Amino acid sequence: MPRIIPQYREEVKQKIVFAAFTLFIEKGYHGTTMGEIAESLGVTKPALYQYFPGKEDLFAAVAEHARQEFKGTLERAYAGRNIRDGSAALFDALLNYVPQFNGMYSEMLLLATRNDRLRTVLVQDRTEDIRVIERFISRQQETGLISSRLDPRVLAVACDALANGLLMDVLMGMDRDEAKTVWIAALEQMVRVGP
Amino acid sequence: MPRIIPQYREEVKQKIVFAAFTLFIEKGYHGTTMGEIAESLGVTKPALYQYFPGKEDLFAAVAEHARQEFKGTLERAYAGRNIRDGSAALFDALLNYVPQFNGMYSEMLLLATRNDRLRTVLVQDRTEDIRVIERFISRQQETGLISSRLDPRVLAVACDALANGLLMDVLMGMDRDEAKTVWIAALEQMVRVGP
Amino acid sequence: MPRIIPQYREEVKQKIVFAAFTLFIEKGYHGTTMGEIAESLGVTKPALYQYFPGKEDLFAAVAEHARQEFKGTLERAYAGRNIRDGSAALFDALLNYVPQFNGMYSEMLLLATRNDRLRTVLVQDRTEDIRVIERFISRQQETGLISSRLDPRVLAVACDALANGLLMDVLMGMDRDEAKTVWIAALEQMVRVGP
Amino acid sequence: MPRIIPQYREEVKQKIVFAAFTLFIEKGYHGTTMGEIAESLGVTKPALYQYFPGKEDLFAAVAEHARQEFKGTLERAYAGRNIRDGSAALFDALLNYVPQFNGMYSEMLLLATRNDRLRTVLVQDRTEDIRVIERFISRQQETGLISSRLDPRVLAVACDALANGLLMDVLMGMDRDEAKTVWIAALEQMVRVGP
DNA sequence: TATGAATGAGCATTCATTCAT
DNA sequence: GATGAATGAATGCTCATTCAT
Repeated sequence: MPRIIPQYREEVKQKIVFAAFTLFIEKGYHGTTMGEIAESLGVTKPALYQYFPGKEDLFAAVAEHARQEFKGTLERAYAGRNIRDGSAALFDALLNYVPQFNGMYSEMLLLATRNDRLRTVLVQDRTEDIRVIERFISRQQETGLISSRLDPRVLAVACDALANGLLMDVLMGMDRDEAKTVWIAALEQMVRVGP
Repeated sequence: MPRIIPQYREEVKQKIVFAAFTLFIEKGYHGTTMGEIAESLGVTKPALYQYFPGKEDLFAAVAEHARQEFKGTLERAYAGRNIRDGSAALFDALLNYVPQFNGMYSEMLLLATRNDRLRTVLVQDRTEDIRVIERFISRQQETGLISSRLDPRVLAVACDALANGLLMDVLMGMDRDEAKTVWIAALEQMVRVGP
Repeated sequence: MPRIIPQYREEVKQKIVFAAFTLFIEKGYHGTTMGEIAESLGVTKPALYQYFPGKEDLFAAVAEHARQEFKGTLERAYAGRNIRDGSAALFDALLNYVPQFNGMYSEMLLLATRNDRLRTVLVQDRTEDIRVIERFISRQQETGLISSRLDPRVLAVACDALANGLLMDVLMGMDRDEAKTVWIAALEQMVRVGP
Repeated sequence: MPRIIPQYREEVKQKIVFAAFTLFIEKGYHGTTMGEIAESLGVTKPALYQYFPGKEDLFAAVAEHARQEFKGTLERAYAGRNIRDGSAALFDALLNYVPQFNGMYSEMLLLATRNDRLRTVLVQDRTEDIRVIERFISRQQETGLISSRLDPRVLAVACDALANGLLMDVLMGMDRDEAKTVWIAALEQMVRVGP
């Protein structure tokens, strides 16, 4: 790794985050050691501490990184699609993350209770996700595809929660196809224009 | 053969489970040591190992215990109520668990990936929960309070997932009242008799 | 196990010794726990302590037991045989013990340094072994089968040491047949009537 | 990459091995803790684990070290001496090790049954010892000092076994002078040119 | 900047042994 | 005489973190 260039630092940090991300999702936070992360990068442990003050901070950065990945997914899924197709596409995309989220997502929550930075990240993430969905819903309501009787914010939160809940179900062994069926059905029921 | 009380052992086990439960939800699995559990019981570490072969096994037992607590909650909530009131009651009850579940629920998932017993417990739990909801829905469909057009199983899974998702939201800082509002609204939308 | 009969005690002790012997030779002293010994007898640990004040004492008793087994072997081997045949028979018999002695014999030595009773047993054993061999040699010298020029005691010690040394070699992987060949050849050379 | 001294590591390893050696021969393998070894070196336990992955591996290294010590002894003893004087010198040297080998030698055997590396070391050691003796005997046979009728290999194994056996006798309390007397006498008898 | 080495603190687990019953 | 339960004391080992270089 280089010696001088200052903005190179950010690049190295990203490399570390990525390596840590890979390991965290594979073996969980507690199951991953700083040594392993360093080794997977071909550096030594102290090198890590030059970029992150501690394991938790590295994890927070990893969470942010995970977030970026996810955010794109959400927007990509609905882009140019109606709510039905978009939701299906989204869910398919989400399911791809399931095997990874295995250990990480759950531990993020736990750590968030003690790590301010992580908690902030997580909360903001969810907030933003919901806003994206909300905007999408509002647009659909304008075109009449979603009953305008419904509060877009409420609906967005519900969708987000439903997706998360189903994802956890899959994580715990539910059949992916069933989860998807439920997702589509419940969504249709929730957004449908009705009496 | 025990000298006097054969079920004394079971009693002690329950005591240990309870103490461990309290600590696990407070500090998480990794954050809780066998020593702390023992100390909180006024015994020594080896005493614990007379009842549970290891920390993970104790945790699995704790998970089972948590499950029992929850199960009662679910049935009690809907007993003699319609779906609206029952759901509201349920959610209120669930929210009481949130501060506790903080650390535990998430770590259960992680450990479940490696601990067979724990995984089995978790899966069976969810399965049973869903069946309870499903039965309730079926009954409501018979009385016309829920559209019989909907598959009770699908609806049950959706409700379960939605509740779980919202609970995690609260866990991560969402306002409890908002969560409840969403829960009620989404549920009405999902079960409502409609076109 | 019975309650009253006093000399029954000795019988129980023997049972314990035998069970412990089996486990000690299989897994060594440190590798065997009091719990395993008790379990293999279908009793509980405290029961053992009613017969032996501690693990080391039990081990000493086991060593004595092992000794008895061995002593018979020695005498049986030479009974009615000349030194050549007797030695061959003895070595065959000894080799049968090798897989067992694996862990035990070596640990006996170590423990003997701290346990007086055990050390006494071991020393007496060797002393007696040597006396048996010595007597045998003397008798053979009288018949002229062994050079009377040799000190029977010295010869006996040498034979004993040689056998022990070869046994350890086998223990460490030497081919049994080679060990036997060496044993016979060396013995012939040592006892032969010569210039 | 080490900053300055690449072979520094090897140096430290040797220091650890030596400290461990001292403790192992004094208190045996099970009687010595990693903590004691570390303490005797003025370092902490984890430092040890930087050089040896575990206690058994450290022990194996110690065994190798012990071996080196011994090997030199063997060659030095016979160098420039005839078999009689060489053997006497060797035995004197060996006797010096006895108080040390007390605990260690025996436990080496036991551990060797489970530790591949250790077993390999031990076996190779014996093999090499025997080869050294064998070569010496062959040379002596050429000069007629040892009967060329005898198989050098067989004789070497016998000598090695005899020495080991006598050493164990001393270990168990035999008088050192008697052991030496036997050693010399038996050896003379074995190697002597005879009818 | 990065490294080799070291550390402090801890942690699950084991086991011989002892009570109260 | 025997048991279930409990204990005290270790023990090997791990890991995040920090220095000297």
